[in-house]
Amino acid sequence: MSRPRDAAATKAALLDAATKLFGERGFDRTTVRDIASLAGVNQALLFRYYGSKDALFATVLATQSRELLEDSPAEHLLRNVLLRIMEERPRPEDHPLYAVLRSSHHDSAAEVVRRQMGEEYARALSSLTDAEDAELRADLVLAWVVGIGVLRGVFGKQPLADADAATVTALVTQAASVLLEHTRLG
Amino acid sequence: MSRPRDAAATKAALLDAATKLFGERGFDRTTVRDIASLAGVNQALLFRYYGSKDALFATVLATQSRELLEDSPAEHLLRNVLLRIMEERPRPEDHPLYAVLRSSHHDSAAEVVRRQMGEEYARALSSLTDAEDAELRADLVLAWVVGIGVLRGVFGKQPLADADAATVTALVTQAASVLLEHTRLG
DNA sequence: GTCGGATGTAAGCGAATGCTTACATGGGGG
DNA sequence: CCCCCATGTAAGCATTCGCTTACATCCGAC
Repeated sequence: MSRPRDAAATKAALLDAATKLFGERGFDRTTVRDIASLAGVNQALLFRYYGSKDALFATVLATQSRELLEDSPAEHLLRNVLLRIMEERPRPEDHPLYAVLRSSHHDSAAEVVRRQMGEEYARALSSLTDAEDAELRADLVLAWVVGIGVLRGVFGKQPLADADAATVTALVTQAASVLLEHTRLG
Repeated sequence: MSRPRDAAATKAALLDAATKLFGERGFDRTTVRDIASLAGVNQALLFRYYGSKDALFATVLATQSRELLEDSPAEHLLRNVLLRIMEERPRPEDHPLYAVLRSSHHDSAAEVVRRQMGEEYARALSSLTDAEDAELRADLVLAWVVGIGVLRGVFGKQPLADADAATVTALVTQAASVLLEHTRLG
């Protein structure tokens, strides 16, 4: 049976709704009333449980950031992230990249979380090469993933938006391997 | 001497201010009061000369889009765009990419202009390879440029944000050439 | 010189937003 | 049983936003 008075469930519903809406519309164009409405609760509870819209946004990013990278060893991170971005056809906006990209946001804890998320990706990727500028190369590969996400999700650029996931993944990993592979003479 | 009553100069000042602020903050976080204030004119003139904030934004994008691609033949387009993004250290936000990237959303004519801008880049790039999926490859290269711009300008991701322009350009063009070069057996 | 339209200004309207407050209610422990 | 506090609600406050309106002022045509 449903439990109408359940703080934990209400908090979770707010977080889920916020995750979805921030991802779809970005920070500015998502209102606390929208979030509360989608969660089916009163908007005052958002402030009771999360303090502010900014703090809720930071929580969304922190939660998703923590869930990342757990499944993918570094060797397959690029491939897996690309496949996820390309394949989740109906709802690619669930990917945390979207919430971040759609919210150019300066102040608040979100800035820290956002940067930290990039750091985690880049650190994992940089382990794949022993070049001197490994971190710069990792940043460039991360930039590629981000750019593909933007062109697909934000611009809707064709033919990329509807391209076959395997084809795109193959092309990108092939080109990126120029930057990330270990020196063959090692 | 200055001409205090000069409609053309006022219009231009508003466009300049809007270009700068939209590029720095994006559409949502730029207010018409900010634009008018930076231009040194009354905000009512913004509506007299451009009709609405949306229309002004569309004008900004259309103006910058028209100025693009005029200097660069296709062979050097990637290189030149990369250098421009990487080198304009103090004010990279002048690049029209930034105004678009920071304003991911919204209907109106801006959507059309934004997509058209991507089309022009992609068409130029796709001429560089004779592969079957030339357009997809061009999209991927365009995505890379966009992603680098995002990581630099929006995220401020290090070490990319302060990396040497020539180094970045060399790495990217080298890897991208895997996608864009003509088949060697032709 | 003066009249009229082009240019610029001050003030504010209605709506939306983030957030707060005062109050209702229900369910578990004594 | 009943009381108390966690949970949920309704209403509104203060601010900001895009945009409008009513008015002042300057300059060129005649």
